[in-house]
Amino acid sequence: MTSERHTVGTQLSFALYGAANRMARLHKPFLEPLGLTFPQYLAILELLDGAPLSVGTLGARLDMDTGTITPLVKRLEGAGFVTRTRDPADERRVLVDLTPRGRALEAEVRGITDKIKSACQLTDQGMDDLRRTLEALAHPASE
Amino acid sequence: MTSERHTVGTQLSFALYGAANRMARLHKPFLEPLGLTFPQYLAILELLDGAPLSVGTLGARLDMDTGTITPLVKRLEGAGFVTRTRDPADERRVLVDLTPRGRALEAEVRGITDKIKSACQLTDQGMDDLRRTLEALAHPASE
DNA sequence: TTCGCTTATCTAGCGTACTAGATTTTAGAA
DNA sequence: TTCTAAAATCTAGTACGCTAGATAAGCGAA
Repeated sequence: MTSERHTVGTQLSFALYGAANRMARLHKPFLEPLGLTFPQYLAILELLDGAPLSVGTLGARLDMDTGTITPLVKRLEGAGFVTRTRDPADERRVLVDLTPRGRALEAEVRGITDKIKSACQLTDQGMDDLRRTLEALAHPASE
Repeated sequence: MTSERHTVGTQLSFALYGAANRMARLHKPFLEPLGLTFPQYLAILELLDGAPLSVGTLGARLDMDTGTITPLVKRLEGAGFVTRTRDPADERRVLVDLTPRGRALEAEVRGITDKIKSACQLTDQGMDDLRRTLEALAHPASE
């Protein structure tokens, strides 16, 4: 009945835009009780995997620009999850480290993955295939 | 060498977040000369497929909330691409229609799809499969 | 008709994302 | 050493994306 529609709905970029937004919304009910937003949750995950990290390194890992990561880290500091310290070896750098309060999030934060996985009803294999496809997508050939 | 990293990089949600951001960045050089942002480009595409639409209908098609779509449409109006008119049949509604200046974007806007397609180096088949996978993803079962 | 409920849109406020420009530290050259 | 350029971070401004609350028009029932 909507046979004449052939524009936005057929665009890969629109599907991607929608799926990413839906995924963030799916996380919200689990993250809100912890006092985290979705991008903040990604930052905490990255820090759990090896803090301290410089602001620049953290941003690069998450593919976030300096104008995004700086205020995000400051909010995490304000919430008491991380500390920000000038690197004594290079005073240009700011090292971000987890506080005990930040580390205490680990169990709950890691548990969220499983809850999302079941909500998506994807097999481990399907999820992994999709992840790999997305990682390759829209990446300039040089990288 | 980074064999111990196993957190953010392995998350489907992170891959999705990154791919959507990269896709929007990929569009930017084509959209900037037209004076459009990526979400505005999606709105124009939807309107080209059948204007006028009410603010609510347009938002629903794009899966954008009222707090997002209202200011977006007002900016499109300010740029002279659309008009906003109260629906005489129901004064609660605001109908969004393309101006001649808005319709004049059609050729260039539709051409962007092909440019993105070649930048992504995906076959039509691969693109379509991915699109279908994403459309199903993170959609509650009821829909 | 009028009360009250629903629907459609708008507004305000917070947290991303992005760009561009400013600041501070480091490092190299004259 | 001092001048200069590069690197790391910060700040300001615009545009989403979300929530919550406000406004206004339609609509059914007493």
